[in-house]
Amino acid sequence: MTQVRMISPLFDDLAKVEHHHQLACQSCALYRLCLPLGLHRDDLSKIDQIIKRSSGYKRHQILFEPSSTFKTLFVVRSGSFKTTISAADGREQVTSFYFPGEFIGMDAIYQQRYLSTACALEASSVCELPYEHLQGLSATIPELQNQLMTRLSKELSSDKNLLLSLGKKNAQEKLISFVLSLSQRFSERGFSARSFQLTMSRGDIANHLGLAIETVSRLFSQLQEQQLLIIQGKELTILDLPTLKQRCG
Amino acid sequence: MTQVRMISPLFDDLAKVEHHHQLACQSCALYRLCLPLGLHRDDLSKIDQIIKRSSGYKRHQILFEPSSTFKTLFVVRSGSFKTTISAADGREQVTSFYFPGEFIGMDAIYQQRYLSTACALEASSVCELPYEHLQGLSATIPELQNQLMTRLSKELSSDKNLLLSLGKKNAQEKLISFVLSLSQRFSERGFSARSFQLTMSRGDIANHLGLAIETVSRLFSQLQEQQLLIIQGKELTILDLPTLKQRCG
DNA sequence: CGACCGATTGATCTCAGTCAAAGGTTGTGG
DNA sequence: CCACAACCTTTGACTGAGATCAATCGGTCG
Repeated sequence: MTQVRMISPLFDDLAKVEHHHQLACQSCALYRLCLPLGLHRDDLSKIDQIIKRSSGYKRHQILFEPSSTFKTLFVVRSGSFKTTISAADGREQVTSFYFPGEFIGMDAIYQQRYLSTACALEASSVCELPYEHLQGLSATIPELQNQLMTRLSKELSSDKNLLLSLGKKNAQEKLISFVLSLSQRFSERGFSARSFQLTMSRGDIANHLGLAIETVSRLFSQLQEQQLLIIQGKELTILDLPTLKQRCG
Repeated sequence: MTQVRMISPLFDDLAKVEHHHQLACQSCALYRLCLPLGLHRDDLSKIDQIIKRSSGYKRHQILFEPSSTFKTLFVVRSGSFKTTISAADGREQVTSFYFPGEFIGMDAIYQQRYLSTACALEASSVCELPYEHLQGLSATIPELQNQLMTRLSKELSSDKNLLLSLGKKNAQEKLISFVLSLSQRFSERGFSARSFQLTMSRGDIANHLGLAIETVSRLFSQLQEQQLLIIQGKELTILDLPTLKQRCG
């Protein structure tokens, strides 16, 4: 068993450029998915100037937590993250997963402090968008302001869909909805919609969906028996998309 | 039983001005809670010009639904609303309740179409904010843009908290969290934090919290037996705030 | 190699859902 | 103004989906 290296970091190609900290947005592989979309060339260079390309984060490393002071929004550059919020007694809810091109920390704008914890699921990197500068810039770049509102609104939409899952779906429907939403996001990023790596643990998935780990595990096995998908460790392959779509509630 | 009129519309005083459709924001009773907060006087008058004060909505009347075309955001002027989203098979999730000064429809900005249905819980009225105009104005009024982002972010925050409730709390904790969050919102609006009317039905509450109606009903009875609150029809009075806070998870 | 952590599978238990019936409230039309 | 109908809420009895407890397996790393 020497060909073990099956769990490669997500978006490996992108990870490779992470050392070029000053890589301009225009040359970034994420260009089409990221903030700059639709911005004019000279506006883009203004943004380029305020963006800080951060060094990498290791698996399980914290990006921010409620005690951190809010100064920036983050865009995932490579890898993936989860955010969690905590109840008073320490129980945690995984509220979202974030992939390249997605914004983290937007719920901190109100009250100017993070209310969640963001944690890397694998070796990852981000761009930092200092919020004050962003505010300043968007006063003169309407399209930037537009982008920000759209991002916020998009996250709102996906949270509402998750509310529907948590509130009204049974365990199988929850898991299938989750798998299909991952599939779509990978596909939007130019990766296979049919076969991909789950960068999060079964525990993260279970928590996110309001289920027990054991339930998630059993459901995956069950869906595999029914020839709807193949799950081997972290590698997931969708076999029967139509049936899955019809069972996601 | 002639003194039956106990369920007065929420924010009755505000409802009375609803006929003055052209009432300027500056004179509006909601001034301190609403969009204009922090805006300069002359900016405010610009906004005044694009706002349309709508006529009233009756109980159960639809404000918008997914088939409506997205043109405006709404601010509740008087009364209250709920929004719901639907699964493919018709199951519905009540995603939020909205009270005076709160924005409805922000999840529609992304994709420029409503994905939820908004429905009046009682006789209510709204102000309409044409989104295109709002975008135009906020290019020249940074503080307006700021307000919009903050509103979006605030809704995001409260959705994340609801995710925590739905995902990790038991039935009693869900209901108590809900009651306390209502209490706080009423208090922010200058009403009693201790005693208020539930404008939504038991069914709406149950649906919102991912519970059965019967469970909500039983829990209210149980909390009443334990002298933590009094619930008579739609009227709720909090008796023991500290204990409730400590049991909300 | 052995230890540890994560995932799987099985057995049992429990919280909240469902079903059922009765009691209240609201609204309508005569 | 009253009577009836429709709907909402409450309460009780039973059930079941998924949690919890427990044991095993497997991969990874020192």
